[in-house]
Amino acid sequence: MTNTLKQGSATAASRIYETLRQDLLNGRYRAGERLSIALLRDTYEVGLSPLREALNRLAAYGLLRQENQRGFRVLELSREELADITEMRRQLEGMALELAILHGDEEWESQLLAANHRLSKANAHTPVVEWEHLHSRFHNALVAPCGSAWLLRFISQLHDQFDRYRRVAPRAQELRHQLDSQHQELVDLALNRDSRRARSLIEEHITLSSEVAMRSCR
Amino acid sequence: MTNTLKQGSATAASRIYETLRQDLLNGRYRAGERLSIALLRDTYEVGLSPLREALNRLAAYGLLRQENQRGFRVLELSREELADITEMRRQLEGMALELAILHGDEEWESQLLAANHRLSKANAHTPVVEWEHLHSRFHNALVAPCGSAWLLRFISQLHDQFDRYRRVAPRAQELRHQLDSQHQELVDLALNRDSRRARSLIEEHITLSSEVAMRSCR
DNA sequence: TTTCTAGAAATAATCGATTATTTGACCTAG
DNA sequence: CTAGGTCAAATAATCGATTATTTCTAGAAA
Repeated sequence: MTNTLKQGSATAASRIYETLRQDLLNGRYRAGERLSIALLRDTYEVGLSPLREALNRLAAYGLLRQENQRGFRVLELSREELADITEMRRQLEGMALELAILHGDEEWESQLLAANHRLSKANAHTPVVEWEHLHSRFHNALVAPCGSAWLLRFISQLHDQFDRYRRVAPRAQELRHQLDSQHQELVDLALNRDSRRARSLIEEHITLSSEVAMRSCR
Repeated sequence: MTNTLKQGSATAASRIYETLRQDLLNGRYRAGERLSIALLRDTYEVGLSPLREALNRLAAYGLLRQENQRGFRVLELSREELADITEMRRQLEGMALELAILHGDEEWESQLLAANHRLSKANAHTPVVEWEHLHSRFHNALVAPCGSAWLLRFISQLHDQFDRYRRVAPRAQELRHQLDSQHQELVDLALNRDSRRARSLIEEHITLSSEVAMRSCR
């Protein structure tokens, strides 16, 4: 829910929110690390007020933990939470995909093909950040027309959570291939409106990508 | 996720967050209303910084809409969103109840009986705020041991959203009775570990309470 | 050594004032 | 009249300084 980019001029708080969110997803800060407010202010060259507002948003969003009088911490990583996030993604994205296949129109089909094309063009030279962006876009395109704003919101939120785990995992090439081919299959099943198989496949896809992360977690 | 009461001394920001959250759920502010920051500061007698931090949290949580340089607004109410929230609650609470019935232990059974008892003791003289609190506690007790922190988080969030709609609905006595008896039935089915019927019933329960709100929405 | 307790240092939270942006009234040109 | 533009008032956002709380350190007593 990057709700702040809509209006033209972003405020300092919105800008630092986006920057911090990206840095958190990209693992710039260690899990469990305490974020010193004064240090952050110097690092990002931003005032205290907008910084604190951004930190408050991130805590409410679930990327930081806030303890009264003790500032902000990066959330820990744990196998248990990864399992939780994975299972929730399976359920919610499965549900959303079925709905999207039910409601999606030709415009959706085009967008989906486009997103998949862009993602498949990415290769070993593509920077991780860039790939993650395209990947994110693809999965979003897949479920976009599900018809439920709240479902989409929860899915994005879980995706952000999952990215923190994906980030600590090594880029396993063999699995990478398998995951990539699943993207293609997902498009095919979606265009054929085969919601049963599409749902099974996306669940499998999520489980597989989770397993990659699970290996290197702790 | 009232994550801020844990530590002993709440900060001003945490206190005003909770107060504002309650006031928003209780319909103190009209849907779509713009919240003047200066006015809020005078009303709640609190400084600007903690107030703005609370507003930022509420916006990230989904009870307010934040527009850059244009402050904060109460979210609108719409039939479409109520339908969305209702369907999400059906799916998520249904899922959570099945899991809770699978994992819940004797402690859960006791807590559930207790919560139901307290709720059923409430009568026509009980203040709405008090009843909503007990009702909330009951539904929370029902799904508490589902095993997924994220699922519980989403359910609470949707519950808060739903409460805004419940608040505008009149206290229809006939339906009130039906809803109350469903609470008792839910406890019975849960204790009998009949997850299929329990799931159907909670879905029906949610739909019914949604219909009450739907009538007076717009 | 361990535990407890000042007191100092570090850091989070808050305040009051300032700056930047938007809103709305008024005016003028077409 | 209406459209567009300008200025003043209102209000949101931000800054710099202050206050409150926690954390760290060192010394004293057990």
